[in-house]
Amino acid sequence: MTNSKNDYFCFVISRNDLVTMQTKRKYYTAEQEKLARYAKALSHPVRVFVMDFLANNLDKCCYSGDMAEELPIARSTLSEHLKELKKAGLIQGEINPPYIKYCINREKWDEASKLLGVFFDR
Amino acid sequence: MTNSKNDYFCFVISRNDLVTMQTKRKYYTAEQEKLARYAKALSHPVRVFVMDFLANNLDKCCYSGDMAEELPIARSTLSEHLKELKKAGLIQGEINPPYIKYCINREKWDEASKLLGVFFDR
DNA sequence: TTAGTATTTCGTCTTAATACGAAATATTGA
DNA sequence: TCAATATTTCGTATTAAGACGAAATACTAA
Repeated sequence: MTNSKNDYFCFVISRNDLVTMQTKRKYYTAEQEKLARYAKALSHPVRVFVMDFLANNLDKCCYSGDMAEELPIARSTLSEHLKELKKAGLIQGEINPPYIKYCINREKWDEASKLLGVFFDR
Repeated sequence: MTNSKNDYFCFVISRNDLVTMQTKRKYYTAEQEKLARYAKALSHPVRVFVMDFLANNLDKCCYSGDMAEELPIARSTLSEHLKELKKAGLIQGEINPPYIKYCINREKWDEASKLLGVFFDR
């Protein structure tokens, strides 16, 4: 019997293991993945601007419109950037229609800060 | 005379000002842009892995192949990620054919560290 | 000079990001 | 109830990112 790429095999496997096999093996740590996610959230100047804006403003919260006035981009575009930051957890929006008040999510902000601090501090 | 979007105008303008007008107006600061660039460089887990790898290894430098062995991705893909990190300035490659020894670019690393430190420290 | 080696570049494909305007949403105040 | 308002979602388009294998590169050692 020869070995060939066209040989057939039969075996039993759990659904979970099958999913694991089919899914790309994870070769990086959870920390590395988390850091990459925070970095991605901050990988666009508009989003850095927004975080700066929220961090600097008096009451540390503000409306989408306040930021829209400072930026020469469509309001819908800003909205998508806000969505990205929300997805990453860095901000949260308190709905107060027709306004939405955005704030920094302190918990996640601190987590990102710590992760990056440890990463760079060596 | 009426105002219409189809009115014509004639004016003199320097080449520099023309370029400025044609280019998108910059509404974020140089610092914000720089931070976004570093963040983008770190926005993929493979690139975070690479920086960790370089920072942890004994002599603090290593070959592309050393990292390729740890990662289940094509060597050409790793090479593109290394190119991204080089473009951002975070690493530098000392050519020593057929090997290329990669090291962290301390100067840029420290700059990124400081930028992010200031950004998060509030 | 030639073969071997580590790495990169190139061509190609697929998916994700970014941007806009129009339309939808959800509330307040008339 | 209806209009006004701030914001988001949707549809669509364009550009960028990420992945791979094949081929190119540039050097060493035979």
